[in-house]
Amino acid sequence: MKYEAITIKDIAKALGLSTSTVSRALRGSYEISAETRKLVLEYAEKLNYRPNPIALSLKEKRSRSIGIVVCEIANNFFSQVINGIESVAYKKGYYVIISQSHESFEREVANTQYLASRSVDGLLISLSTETTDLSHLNKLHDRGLPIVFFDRITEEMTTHKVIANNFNGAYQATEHLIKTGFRRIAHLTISPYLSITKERLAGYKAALADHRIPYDETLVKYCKYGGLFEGETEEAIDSLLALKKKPDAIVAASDKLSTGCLAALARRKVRVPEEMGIVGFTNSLLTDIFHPALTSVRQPAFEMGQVAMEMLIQLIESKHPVTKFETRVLNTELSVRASSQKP
Amino acid sequence: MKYEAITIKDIAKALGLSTSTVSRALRGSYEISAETRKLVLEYAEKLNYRPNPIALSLKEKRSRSIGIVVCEIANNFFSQVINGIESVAYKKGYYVIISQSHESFEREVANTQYLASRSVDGLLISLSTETTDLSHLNKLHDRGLPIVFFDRITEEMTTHKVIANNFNGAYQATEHLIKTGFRRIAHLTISPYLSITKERLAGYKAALADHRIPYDETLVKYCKYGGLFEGETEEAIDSLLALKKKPDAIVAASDKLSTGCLAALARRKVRVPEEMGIVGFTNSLLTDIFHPALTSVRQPAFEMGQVAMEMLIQLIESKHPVTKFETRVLNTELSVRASSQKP
DNA sequence: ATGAAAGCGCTAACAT
DNA sequence: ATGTTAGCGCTTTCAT
Repeated sequence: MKYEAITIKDIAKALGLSTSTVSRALRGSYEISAETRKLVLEYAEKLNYRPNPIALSLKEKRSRSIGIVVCEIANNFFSQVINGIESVAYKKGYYVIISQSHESFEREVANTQYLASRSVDGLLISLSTETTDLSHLNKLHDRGLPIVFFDRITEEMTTHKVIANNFNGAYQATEHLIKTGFRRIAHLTISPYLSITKERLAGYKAALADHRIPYDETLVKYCKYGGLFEGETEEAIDSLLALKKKPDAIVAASDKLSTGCLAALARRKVRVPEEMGIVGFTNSLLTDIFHPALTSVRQPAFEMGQVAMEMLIQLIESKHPVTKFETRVLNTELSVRASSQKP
Repeated sequence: MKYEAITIKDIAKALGLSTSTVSRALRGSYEISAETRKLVLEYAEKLNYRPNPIALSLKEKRSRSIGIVVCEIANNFFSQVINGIESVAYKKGYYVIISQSHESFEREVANTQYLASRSVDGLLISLSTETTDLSHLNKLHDRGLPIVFFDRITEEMTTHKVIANNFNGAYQATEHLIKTGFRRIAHLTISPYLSITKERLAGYKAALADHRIPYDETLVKYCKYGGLFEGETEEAIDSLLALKKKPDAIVAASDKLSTGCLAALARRKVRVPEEMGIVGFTNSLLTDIFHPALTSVRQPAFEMGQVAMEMLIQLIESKHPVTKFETRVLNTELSVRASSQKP
């Protein structure tokens, strides 16, 4: 019942050739006679021969597969990025292995290690919120494993990176609220160590400054796990609502935080936008059917995946060691909906 | 710069031992002297030796990794299933390779083939809507690859399966609408060939029958790709609204169809639930912030993943060929919200 | 208790 | 144009 996959050896034996001849014929080497080649090819076709990628990986130390590490796939932004990555990978003949860190540093290390030991040809990674130590990635990178960062990047490593224009996204979100008439704007964001947090916070601050609204530290709330865990967002919202000088609007810095914020306010019967304006960072396709429809900064997630994958392939396939690295910044887009309309 | 990973050979050379001794010491073989073992273990530890899983896979034809094939990860239901799978896999020391068919038969075949050739020890699969021919899976199964089906299963293969109680889910959804006072209930569903479609349709019909409401074929609309492509849902909604005798409620059979339905009706200014009641099948965590809040049948997705993985491990690790197979049916849960309230 | 050698499937340097 | 051989990292007979 358990029949084995057919190998080059089987073909060689059946055809009275050596394995190397078969191997060469299969790969279309010019030093094989047309006759033999045809013979081998046809026989292989007939038996539906498939080269064993494990053997290939062992031999060549490459696998034509790449690894992805994200915190969560149950996230509009990341699943769209992954689809972008896959679309390019598929075209170029690379397979994609997806893994999740669940925002845990330990899991991130385990996953990268596993992927590397599986001989992935390269790594696409968006860091977990817990990650501050980069030695696991540095080690692999030093060993020659191509790595491209996307979204949550690090200054500490020199390689290709792709991000959204988080500064601008947050700036526009904040400025939009200001122009609509909101004055006391809070910022609900992720771990302060993440690159995206810093970039978005800077955009938020810049917009306030440009409109002469003083920056008030108490209005910035960090959810270390970006709302991944129940209660994190609720707590942040509660502490905002408990302020003597309550905010009249919130800029929420991620998918989960945006929807979590909406849900938390609904539960507390805080009317949006009458009592609290909201602009979220989200790639949900459902912003229109939220209550209220959610004004949001959309990141070009699919495109980010495509660009990241293209960059990675460039690194993988480059004949010479790449020394010039680039950080691509993709534009975000603000869509105004009901949640930010001053009544 | 590009330093190679350390191998058993390096250790052997450094310690003046043979590779076989090192191998045995590493695996704790009883025929190795305590002294040598200690020596090897300590040296390996010091150099942070990690066995090369590719070499192991080639040798042992197993990899301690399993493959998942789903149509889309950008889907609440499936990403929750995957998290369930991972939670068990992680505990048991299995790695998980996720791949997407994007509802394409061709991609499903390519993915399963790839996973098999990567020596996954088993496969967890939910079929694409296009799949009717199962020979790609049958071939692998005959070869001895353990396979467990979840959610979208097939009658044609004998192995473990896990599904939600789709019949009951649809029955409850439909009955709930009837009891609330809706009379002309449409059913918006996926490809008629999918197991889940049949099961849900049967539940819908049974509820109608039990309440003496005649079954009207024109009220059942199939979206072949389950709303994956823009326009599919819109079209279905339009054709429902164009009926001489319009429905007054809809049971939507999937995540994408439920939200797509809500969005399409909003765009057409059809008020929910006043003009159209809705019950959806969805695992979204956002049902409360939809407008209106969506009454929904929730599937135990995480649990389904756990069960599927446990079943797969049982197949993988069983010493004897497994001959008794089981289909586990997990209960669904109906949460009533605004979208199904008769005004 | 340890080592030598074969083999997993494949490629490539080196014969012929 | 084709065959022989070695080797990728590891385990596992079979010797010793």
